[in-house]
Amino acid sequence: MKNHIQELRKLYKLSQDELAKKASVTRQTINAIENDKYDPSLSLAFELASVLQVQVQELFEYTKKDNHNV
Amino acid sequence: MKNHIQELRKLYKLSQDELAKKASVTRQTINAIENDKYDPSLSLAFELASVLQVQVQELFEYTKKDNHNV
DNA sequence: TTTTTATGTAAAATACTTTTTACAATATTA
DNA sequence: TAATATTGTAAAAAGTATTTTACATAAAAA
Repeated sequence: MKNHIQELRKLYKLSQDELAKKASVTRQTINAIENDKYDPSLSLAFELASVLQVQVQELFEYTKKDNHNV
Repeated sequence: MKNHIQELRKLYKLSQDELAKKASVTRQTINAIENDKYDPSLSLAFELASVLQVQVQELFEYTKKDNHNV
């Protein structure tokens, strides 16, 4: 899963901490997601998309897991 | 978070187990999500949207978190 | 009616997400 | 340069998602 959070955050000239506060999480959470430590929960993904004024699928790019059984 | 999984699953005449297999999860996971026991992870949300041929934000309706303890 | 399929549910285990606290390194500003 | 703001990181704890196994019930099909 790739995301465009840092890119959009910088577009709005927000620090990780400012974005975190707008999304009601800690700056460590934003930092971890920007640095691909883990993916956000679905509701945080929606919240971030809302704050950054994009659709969820514009903020995140899903790269399919290889389904060797389908 | 509301979702339209059951509605779309039935449209395609899939059982929970069939949808589960297409999304590479167990039928208990599909059942729990349909019955609002918890929300899927972001990547499962994308996978389900892909299988059900809709955009993530069409499959899920984000209702701002109710912070029951704030 | 009997068999099979589909759904609901539950507990334990494992994995993942988020918070809290804390320290270090970098970048920016005074 | 010195002070401040920003970012990276880490460990422990708490919360959430998913699997596995298992049983019960309901619905559909034979």
